[in-house]
Amino acid sequence: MIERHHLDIVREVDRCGSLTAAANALHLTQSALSHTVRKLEQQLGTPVWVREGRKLRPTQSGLYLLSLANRMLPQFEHAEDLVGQIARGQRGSLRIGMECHPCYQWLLKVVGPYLEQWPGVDVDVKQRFQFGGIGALFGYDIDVLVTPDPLQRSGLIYEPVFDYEQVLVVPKGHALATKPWAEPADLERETLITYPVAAERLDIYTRFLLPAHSSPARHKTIETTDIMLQMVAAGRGVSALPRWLVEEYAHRIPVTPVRLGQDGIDKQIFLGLRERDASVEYLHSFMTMAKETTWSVTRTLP
Amino acid sequence: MIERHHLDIVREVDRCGSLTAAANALHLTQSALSHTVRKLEQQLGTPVWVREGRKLRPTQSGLYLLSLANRMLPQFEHAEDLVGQIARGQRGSLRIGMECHPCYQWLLKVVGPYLEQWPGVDVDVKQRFQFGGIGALFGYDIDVLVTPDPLQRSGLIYEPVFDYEQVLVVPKGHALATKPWAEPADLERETLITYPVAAERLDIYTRFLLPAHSSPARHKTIETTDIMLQMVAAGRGVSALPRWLVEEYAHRIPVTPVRLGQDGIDKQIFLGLRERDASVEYLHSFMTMAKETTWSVTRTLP
DNA sequence: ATCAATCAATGATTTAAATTCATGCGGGGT
DNA sequence: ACCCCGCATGAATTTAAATCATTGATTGAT
Repeated sequence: MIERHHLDIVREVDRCGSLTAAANALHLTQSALSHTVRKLEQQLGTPVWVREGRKLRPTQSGLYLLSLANRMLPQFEHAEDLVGQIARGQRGSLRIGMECHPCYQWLLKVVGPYLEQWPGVDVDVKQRFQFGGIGALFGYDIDVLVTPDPLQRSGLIYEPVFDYEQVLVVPKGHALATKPWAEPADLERETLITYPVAAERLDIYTRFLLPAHSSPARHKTIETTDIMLQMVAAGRGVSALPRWLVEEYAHRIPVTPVRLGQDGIDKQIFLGLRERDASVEYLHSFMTMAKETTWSVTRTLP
Repeated sequence: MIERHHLDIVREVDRCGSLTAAANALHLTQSALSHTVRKLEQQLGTPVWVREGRKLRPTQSGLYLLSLANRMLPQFEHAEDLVGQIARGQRGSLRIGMECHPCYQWLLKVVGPYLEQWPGVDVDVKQRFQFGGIGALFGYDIDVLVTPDPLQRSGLIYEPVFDYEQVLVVPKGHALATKPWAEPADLERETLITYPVAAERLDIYTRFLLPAHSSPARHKTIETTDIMLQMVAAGRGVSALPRWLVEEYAHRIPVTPVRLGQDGIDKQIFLGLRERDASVEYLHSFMTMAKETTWSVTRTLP
C-alpha cells in the first residue's frame, strides 16, 4: 500500500537531493527514513532510487511516484485546508427551503450580499417538499426554512425575521382602490389569483374569507409573482401579497394595495433551522443578514 | 493529517452504511474503527458523521471527504498497479540513443512491432549527446545506444545486432557505377556528401580515404538520408551508406551502390546498455527484437 | 412494555509498527 | 591516506494501532 507518507518522502527526497536532508526536513532521523524506504521498496518489488555512490537517482518507479506525489499531495493539503474551513463554519452549503412564495423576492435581496460575504458557501433554494418544510429540515434536505408557520418541534429553533402586512392587490382605478379597506363580501364578484398552494396556507382564505363564510367568484393559480401582478393590472382578477412587495412593483405595474379588513392582516416570517446547526457560523450569519436586509426591504417606500 | 487509511474508512462506511460493517470489510474490529474515527474527527476539528441513533449521517466534512476518497483512492490503486508493471519490467520508457545516422531507417522497422508488443513502454529516440553516446548511457539520458563503436566500459554491455557493408552511392549511369569497386583516387574529383558528424566518425574517411591519403574535391553535409540520396541521384555528389539501405532506395531513386575498395568496408552495429538494466524485461526484449528485425531488413533484397 | 439484537463508545491490554540509538560500511574530496 | 558525509543495519525503545471486554443506547419484534 502506497501511503501518503511515502509520497511525502518521495517529494522531499527529490527536493532535498539526499535521504539525510529529506529526513531532517520531515523531522525524522536518517535511520527512520532508511527503514521506511527499504520497506516501501520491497513492498513495491522495485527500487525507487538507484544508489550510485552517495547519490540517489530515481528509477522509473521513482519518477512515477514523484509525479504521483506532485499530483496527490497538493490535493491532500487542499483538502485539509477546506475541511478546516468547514470546521470553522466558513464553508459549506446552505440549502434554503421556502414555504412563503412572495418571500422569494425578499430572499433574492438577502442572498446577493450573503454570497459576497461568504464566498465559501454555496446557496440553493428549494420550494417543494415531500413532507413539508419541517420534514425537509429534519431530513436534511434543507438547512434553513423560510416560513410563516413556526411549528415548534424539539430540535428546531425559529427566529422572526420580518413583519409585514398582507394586502389585497387590485388594478389601479378599481372600485376597491379608493376604499380604506376591503370587506370579504367585496371579493364575491372577483376572481382571486393565488400561488398554487393549498387553501389552508393562504391567509386570505384562513384569516379573511373563511371567517366571514365568503368566497371569490373564481379562483385561479399562477406560479410567478410577476405574471400574477400583470394579470391583476390587466383586470383579470385580484390577489393578496405583502404590502412592501406591491409597493415595489407599483412603479412599473399599475396596481394598488388595499387593506384586508379594518385591521389588516399582519404576518410574520420566521427562519427555522436545526438546533444543532445553530452554532454553525455561516448559518448564524445568514440569520443576522436576513434580519438586516429586512429593514431596508420593508422600508424601501414610506 | 488526512491519511489514505482515513479515506478508505470514509468510502467503506459510505458503502456499508455502518461502522461495524465497514470494520469487517476493512478487516478491522469495530473498536479499532471507532478509535480511529474519533481520533480523525478531533484532529479535523469537526465530526465526519452525525450520530442519529444508530445511524450515521455524513456532515459537510464527511461528504467532502467522501468525494475526496472517491477521487483519490482510484488514483492510489492505479498507481500501485502501474508500479507493479514497472517492477515486472512490463512498463517503462525506452530512450534510444543513435550514433549511427543511417540506422534510423532500420530503427523504424524495429520500433513499430516493439510498440505493439510492449504497449506499456514509451519509446523516444535521441541523436545528439553532449558527452557522447556512452556518456548519455552513464548519465541516464538514454537507456540503449545504437552504435558502431562498442567502447568497452565497466558497467556497460554490448550486443551486436547486425552486420552490413558500407558502400559508395553514385548516380545511376555514373562512371563508377559499372566498376566492380571504387578506389580512393576515384573520389578526388567528386563531391562527397555525408551526415554532419566529425570526420573521425565517418568510415569513408577513416577506413578508405585517409589510409590512401586521398580526399574528395568537396565535402557537403546533409541531415537526412532521403535528401542525401536525391542529391546523389541529381549528380551533385556521391555518398557512403549501408548497402541494404541503398538497395532499398534504389527502387525509387536512381542510385547505385559501389564497393569501397577491393574488399569492401564491413561494419557492425551494436546495441549497448547499462549492465544493471540487462535484466529489465522490456529492454531485453528490445535487444531480441532488434536482432530478429535485422534478419528481415538486411535480406529484403538478394 | 419488555426483550433480544445490534451498533457505537470506551478503557485496559496486547500487538505491531515506527522511530531512535549506536554502529558499520563505502565513496569522494582534500 | 585520511576524514567527512551519506546510506544501511540491528537492537532497543517509543509510539501508535488493534484487540478484548464491557457498557449504554437504539431498534425491531414479541
